[in-house]
Amino acid sequence: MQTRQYRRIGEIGYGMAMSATETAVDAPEIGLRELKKQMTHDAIAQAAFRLTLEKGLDHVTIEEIAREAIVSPRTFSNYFSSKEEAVVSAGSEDPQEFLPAFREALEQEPPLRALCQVLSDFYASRTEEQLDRSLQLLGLVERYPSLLQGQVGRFATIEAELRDAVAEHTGTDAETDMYPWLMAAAGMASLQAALRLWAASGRGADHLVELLQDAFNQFSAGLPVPGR
Amino acid sequence: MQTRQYRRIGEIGYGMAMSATETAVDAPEIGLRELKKQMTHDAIAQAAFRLTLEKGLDHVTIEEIAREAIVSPRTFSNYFSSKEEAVVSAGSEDPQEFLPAFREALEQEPPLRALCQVLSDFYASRTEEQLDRSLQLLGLVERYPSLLQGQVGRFATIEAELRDAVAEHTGTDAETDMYPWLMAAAGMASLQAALRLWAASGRGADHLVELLQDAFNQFSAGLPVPGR
DNA sequence: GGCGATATTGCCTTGTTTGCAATATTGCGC
DNA sequence: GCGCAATATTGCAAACAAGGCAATATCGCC
Repeated sequence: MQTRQYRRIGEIGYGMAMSATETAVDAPEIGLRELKKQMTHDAIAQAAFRLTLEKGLDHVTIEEIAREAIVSPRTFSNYFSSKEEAVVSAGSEDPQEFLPAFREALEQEPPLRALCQVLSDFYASRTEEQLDRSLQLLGLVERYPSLLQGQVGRFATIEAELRDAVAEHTGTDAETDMYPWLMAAAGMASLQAALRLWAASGRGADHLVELLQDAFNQFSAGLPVPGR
Repeated sequence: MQTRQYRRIGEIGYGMAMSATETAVDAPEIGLRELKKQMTHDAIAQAAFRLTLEKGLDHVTIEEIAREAIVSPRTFSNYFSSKEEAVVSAGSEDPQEFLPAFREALEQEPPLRALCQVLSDFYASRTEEQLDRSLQLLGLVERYPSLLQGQVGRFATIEAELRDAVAEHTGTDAETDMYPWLMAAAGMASLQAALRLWAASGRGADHLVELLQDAFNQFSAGLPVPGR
């Protein structure tokens, strides 16, 4: 999980050196150093997540997490500003994984449809293990409200990126135009509702996708009252 | 600000005793004790808010806030679990102020329209001072990301109450039906978008109401792409 | 192989959180 | 009014967390 993609930093500098090696599709082009950083990041997050599952959030200390990840407590603080952040980071999706796809899809479909498509694809292609992890996180968030804030913060970040993407694409300004806000919010609301209902249903990944599409469809239809 | 309304607790008990005194419209019917609690709650929140405006969030300590509100630091912790919570609590609207109205409006209009109406009325009837306070909070949230989490948490609470109200009214189950989730989320998204654009616009309360209604209209219309 | 950049760590200070027990205040029946 | 029960407030203390700073270790690159 947490496979990362890195922003291309123009053509600056590295050009000569790397044209020799294979310019891999989603390769970092950023040294081994950065890679190791990601690894410790993930190691800490994993440790936090696992220990929380085992012992409950408030019986886990930063010191313990750090020991588990084989770093100093001080290093923990260099990566995360709280236990909660670490736990949530380990269990949830990395927005960088579908944002590029969303930007591409925007070229071909209206935003709402594009996002629906991208998210559906994304979740349809997740492994059992990844989905399990999402379920576990949902459970933890329900059990510990303090995690909720961390998660909501994470969602807010994704929403902001979606908003920017939409604003950029439609040529509207997120400072004065409402559409990007509503669009991004509708997307995240669909995702969140689908995830929670899916978790409650106890069914498989295909049901999650159904729920997602249902949510998007309701938004497209102007949120008709179900009963009538 | 923060005028509270209390749930009517049926006809239990107090009947005899209070029929003598005036059964005030939004009166607590809950002793002086409860009232004082609200007062210290507000006093602490006010202190937190004002000090943060003056000195910046991270130059304010709980001890200081407590002194300002004339309570012990320990008492602060009895009311709020963090500075952030206190600050946000002081600056933002109390959901109890429009939830009852929303429940009533649900009897007469479809949910989306009902919520739009209730929120419009609510903000239209706010004083300059109250609106100023909202603006100040928006500014603070922008300046200090850690406040954002507190605010989002507060919004989440309101959203949950909206959701329950909608689920209850439409007879749907929030555990299995998606409509209440989407409906509540759309409402809060409209509110948030309207507030932020309004803050950026620097215009008056009537513009906020316009923005609110615009947002709700876009949702009703199925979020059409603006350009075409 | 050495140098510059940067990641990691330890130390330390300040602030936060929470349980517990003591104290003060309030509501209410008499 | 008076006193009792309920509960709000406080002080104390211990455990934990956050973050600046400087020393050290490690990496990438020439």
